[in-house]
Amino acid sequence: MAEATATSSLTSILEDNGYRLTLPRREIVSVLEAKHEGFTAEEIVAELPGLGRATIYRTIKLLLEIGAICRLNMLDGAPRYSPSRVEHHHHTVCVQCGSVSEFRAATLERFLRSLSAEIPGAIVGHRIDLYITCPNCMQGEQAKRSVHVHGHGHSHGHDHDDSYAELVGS
Amino acid sequence: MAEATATSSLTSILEDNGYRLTLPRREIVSVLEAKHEGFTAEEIVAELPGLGRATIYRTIKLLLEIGAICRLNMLDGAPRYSPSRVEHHHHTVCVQCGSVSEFRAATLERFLRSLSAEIPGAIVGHRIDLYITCPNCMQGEQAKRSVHVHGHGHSHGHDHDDSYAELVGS
DNA sequence: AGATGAAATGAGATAAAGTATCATCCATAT
DNA sequence: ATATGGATGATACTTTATCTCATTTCATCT
Repeated sequence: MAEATATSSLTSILEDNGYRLTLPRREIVSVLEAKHEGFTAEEIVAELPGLGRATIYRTIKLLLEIGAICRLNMLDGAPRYSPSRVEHHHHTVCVQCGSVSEFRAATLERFLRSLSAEIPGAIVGHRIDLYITCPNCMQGEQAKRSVHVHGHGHSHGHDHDDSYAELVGS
Repeated sequence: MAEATATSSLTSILEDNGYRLTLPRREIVSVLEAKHEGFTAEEIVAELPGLGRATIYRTIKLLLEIGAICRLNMLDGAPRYSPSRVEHHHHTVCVQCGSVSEFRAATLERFLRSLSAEIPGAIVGHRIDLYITCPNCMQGEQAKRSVHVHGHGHSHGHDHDDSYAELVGS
């Protein structure tokens, strides 16, 4: 609600959660909000040389905990973060360029909840990531005259280009 | 009985992929297969003090690449691995005890594929993880008569109890 | 406005997870 | 039985992140 405030949404989220609005936090948040694409922690460290890395990691952790950003587990294990604009959502991650988008699918949610019956225990959360080749990168592929791969859902063979795609079959 | 082969399935997978069946690999694989629950790399390092850590990490990577095991991205970022018994599957991870199970849901798969229309680009893979409280831990909870849940009091001191549950809201 | 004190910060040590190097070893094909 | 290229292990290194604690800063209370 009320996203028309003069201050950024992330800062107001911090405020709303009772955290102090310090200068370092303002700086971090303002950098994060410029990056609608996702970022690594070290990227932020590099862009804000005036701040201690501990502060940056602490702030990222804080934002994660209050749900203001999401952690993305890339297929090779490299962690990235991305601000959440949509309340509850999932991600598409391009396996070529790494760009991240959010999506929602209400029916999918409903579907997931209906799984409860089949799953032992109580479902307390879920995560869905779709790994895609984004439209941009698809063009690139075609340009490369590729007669290449991904015909099937999960190819186990190793075709030896060490793109993310190798590791997709979870 | 179902597993009547003399050699384990993981060793034969290695063989099938043209990798040499060395003693270290046999040892690693035999430890992994005893752990149907998931494991960390360092756990294996600790259990096989005779082997170099590089060998263990290399073997885990190998098994990942040929799809014989899966990497699980825990909510706090700690990576775990788990042998894949079911061809294609997803995971439930208990946020209390960390135990991992596999599940399949054909209808869910179908559903996911139907998302293609709404997603820009080509879907090349997906990952679904359900975070649960397993039946075991639910008993424990009841024993503790826990009134504590998603109220999220967010105590501001750094008393960070680092249970997975804190981070669940993806 | 000024004092106050808990919350937040920063520097650097430490930890955890994993990779690189390279001399040596050994599994496999012949 | 031997050759040979893949595999190993010791160690150093990298990356990602956390801990410690003395100092500073912000929000609040006069």
